[in-house]
Amino acid sequence: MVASDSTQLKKHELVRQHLKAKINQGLAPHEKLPTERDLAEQLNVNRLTIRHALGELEREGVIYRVQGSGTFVSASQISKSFEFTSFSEDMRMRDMVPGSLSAELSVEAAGMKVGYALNLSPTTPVVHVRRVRTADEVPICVEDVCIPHALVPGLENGINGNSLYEDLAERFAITVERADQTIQATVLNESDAAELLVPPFSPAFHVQRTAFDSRGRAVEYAESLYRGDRYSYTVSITRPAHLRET
Amino acid sequence: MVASDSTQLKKHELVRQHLKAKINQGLAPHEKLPTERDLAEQLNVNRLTIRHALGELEREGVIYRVQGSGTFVSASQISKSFEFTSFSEDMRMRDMVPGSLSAELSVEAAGMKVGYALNLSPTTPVVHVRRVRTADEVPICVEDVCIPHALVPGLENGINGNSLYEDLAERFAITVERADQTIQATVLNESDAAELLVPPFSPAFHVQRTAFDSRGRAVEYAESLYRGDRYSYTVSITRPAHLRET
DNA sequence: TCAAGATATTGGTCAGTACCATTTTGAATG
DNA sequence: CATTCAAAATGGTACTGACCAATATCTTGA
Repeated sequence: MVASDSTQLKKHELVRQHLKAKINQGLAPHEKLPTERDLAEQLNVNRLTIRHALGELEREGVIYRVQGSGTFVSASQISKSFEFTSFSEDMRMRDMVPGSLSAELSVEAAGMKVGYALNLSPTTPVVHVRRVRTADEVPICVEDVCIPHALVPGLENGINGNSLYEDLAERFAITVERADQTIQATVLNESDAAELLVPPFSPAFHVQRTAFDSRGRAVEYAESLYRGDRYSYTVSITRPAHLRET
Repeated sequence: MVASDSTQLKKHELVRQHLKAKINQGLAPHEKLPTERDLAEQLNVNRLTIRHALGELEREGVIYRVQGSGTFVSASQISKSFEFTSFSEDMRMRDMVPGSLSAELSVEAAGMKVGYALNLSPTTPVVHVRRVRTADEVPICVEDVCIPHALVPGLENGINGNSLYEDLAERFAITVERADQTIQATVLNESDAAELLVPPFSPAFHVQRTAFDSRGRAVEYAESLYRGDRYSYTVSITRPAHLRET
């Protein structure tokens, strides 16, 4: 086989998409998929490649496998994962239009809290972005984001679109890959409530996030307050293997 | 090598535990692990087995990999994953002693909401368990759990220990594997606040969970109210590959 | 007819090998 | 000395083949 064939994508990715489309179109929950060996023959790839693709789908919660029996379509497909998205992406997935009411940009010293989170000295300059985020024009959260100034020189002069992460990727080649996130339940004080157009002491999520790029560098510390009446947090979670015995 | 050697566990599981122990003991964040080829030689297993183990650790957030560069220990080990634990396991991980103040057990019709969540007819009987859960004797949440009666006959006569999941596993051979969970911010009404020993209108998490066993059957629907002042939710999340381009 | 055991099916594990893509390193070059 | 480019190192993908473990199915015998 020639080296430069038409496949630009990985085979296991093609297989995964093929199967996912097949499932979303015509397969009922608990319906059985072809065996791994059959799939390998049908699609002209190795069985390990099939297994790779099936493994991904299993992690996404799309299928489940029973040894000796077969591979089946999962019952619930509500929310497929533990994945991490920016506000804009999150809202688009919910079929709403993301936006920002205002954006305050400044360069300031990191200070203790942000410095600790980003592993910087407290005097290191960071770009501070404060925004009220909206979905379909309705205020959803107030967001304070801090990014080391050295990583994003010039960002303080203006951000392009709505999505800060797209800006980071396109202008500064920073790829956010992982984040540690802590969520607390709280109630809003007067000023935050006013910005979100709800009564004081309304329930809210307080979210603290430290995001890391593909090299493991801490690139962003963000604190957000989400309106409890307009925002809920849905995840699909798996149980760690070591707790499943007996 | 003889077939029935001492290895009762899978090799990739042994490798995973070996590496995890090594990391937890002596390796600093961002420190480099040996190359996959070196590990394969050192541990006398195939590189594929090493990759399997490293893949698990990557999903757990313990390590990250950079093509062409190497494999490294993750920076933050706060909470290693999007993993899913019972209340008891959750509290034990936080080094607190889980308990229950009271337990009300009953068998009743599922009703609309629970029936929908568990994919049952509204008249199907379910076992209903209501408990106030404590950590170090402090009330943390009120929990309402519903399980199809057919799956757990006799459970209504009493649960054994504190952990319902351990009961399910030991007495009924039900292995909970996945769950869909929705979290909302709210404030407590008078009666819930009284049970949790906090003032009315205190902030709280409202958590709805539908859990599935290894066959994909919905086996549990739970609604819980967590005290916002004593409980925070920390996760390590990853960014989906298809959003990382550019 | 039903139960027990043998057989086939199916996913799970693992060794071996080859080559590709990205990153790092270092030598060659201006 | 800085830049550029080639080579090495390293993780990523893929194929082959074999055997194991759990499950399903068929066969056999009571």
